[in-house]
Amino acid sequence: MNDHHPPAKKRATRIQRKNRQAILGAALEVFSQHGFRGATLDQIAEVSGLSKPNLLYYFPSKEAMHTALLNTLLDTWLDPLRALDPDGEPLTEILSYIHRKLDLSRDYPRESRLFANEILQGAPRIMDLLTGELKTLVDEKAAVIRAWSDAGKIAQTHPHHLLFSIWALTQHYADFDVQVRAVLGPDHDPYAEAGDHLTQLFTRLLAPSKQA
Amino acid sequence: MNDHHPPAKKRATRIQRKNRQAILGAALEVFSQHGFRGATLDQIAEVSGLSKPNLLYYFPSKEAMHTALLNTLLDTWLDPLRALDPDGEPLTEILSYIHRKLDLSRDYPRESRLFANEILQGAPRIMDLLTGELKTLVDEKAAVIRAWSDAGKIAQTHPHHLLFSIWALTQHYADFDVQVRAVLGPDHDPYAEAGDHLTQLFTRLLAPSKQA
DNA sequence: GTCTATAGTCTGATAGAC
DNA sequence: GTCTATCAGACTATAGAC
Repeated sequence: MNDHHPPAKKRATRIQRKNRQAILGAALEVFSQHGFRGATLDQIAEVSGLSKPNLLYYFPSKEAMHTALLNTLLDTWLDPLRALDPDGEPLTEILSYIHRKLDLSRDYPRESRLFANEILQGAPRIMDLLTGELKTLVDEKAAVIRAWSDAGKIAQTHPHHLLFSIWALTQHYADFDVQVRAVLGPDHDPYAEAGDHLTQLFTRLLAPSKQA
Repeated sequence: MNDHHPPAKKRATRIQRKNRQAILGAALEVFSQHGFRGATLDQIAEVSGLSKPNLLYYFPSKEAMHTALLNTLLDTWLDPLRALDPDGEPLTEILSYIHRKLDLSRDYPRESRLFANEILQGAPRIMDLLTGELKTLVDEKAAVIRAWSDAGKIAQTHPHHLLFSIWALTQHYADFDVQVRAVLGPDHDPYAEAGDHLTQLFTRLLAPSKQA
């Protein structure tokens, strides 16, 4: 019963934490670019600077690395939407949400691409979350937005598609980064320009109509 | 010199055309879901109903299948933007463009995901097209949009980011299809709702300000 | 804890019978 | 043209020395 392989969850040494982080960082790099099936342990080993068997000392399998990444990602991914305050000023709340999402794309583009890859592949590992936790959260916030519209504080929109629009527009700058930069050319700050553009776009969309 | 393997480009029989199409269809299915590296010839063979060696009778390599798909895709992918008419009515032209793009997402979602996969992977096979043909076309159409804005026919926007927004919003419904449907639940027609939503969004964004 | 060596499987591609 | 059989290399994962 010498079950010595898996590292103890508690009381990890400094080196263990450092190696775990190195592996997860390298795995994020490779998974986000090639997807789960396209990624190889050889690549992750090379990027992390560790040997291939050593990877499998810290994680029982390739799948386990991917799961670990997805879990930590999803934890923080929905925070901006959760923070949408029903008691706040409607337009301010929505614009804040948009900019928090855009900041996530700017600061964590690989995480965004990891998520995009998972969805493109049909979301085999997170379908439950999509139809469960995510749908519940979205339905709840959509109700908040609808209430704002009905009260005449913002224009009437389809709340679900408003949220889809925010996701699409903000994540695009991370997921299609190479295309954005290729088309813009040098001497551009995509995220700064996007921030202005999206503020303008949603301000005009949501301005309540004069016939209040 | 019995170079019998590659099928002659001209005068292909009916069966040859049918098999080629079956292979490309299967390859599109697999590549669009798993990306180039994640896709396997075994999968493509199974989906197409042909044997693995038979695949390689019609195409010299896995790479050749992928290239063939990308080329036919890119040919039609930019047509809607090319059709943007500088002499048309500005808002009508832009809304038509949006709906043509949305129709492409609805009718060719796998092609959209194939393109998304290629960009996510860093566009290794189409970087030249992005910085060349695509950038040229976008710069040209951005100038048209800027001229419309300067003439007061539509509101002032950042033309490049306006186009990015259109791409992001329309392609989102193909690329993130499973997420959209998971969140909406049944009894929804995502593309019909998206059509209305995007019309509203861009109509409000582009309405020229009163202070003409 | 980390390594070398390797087991066992899957991969893209080829050879050769029919 | 299409198949079975098969190659060499890459793949995930394990064994065992240190």
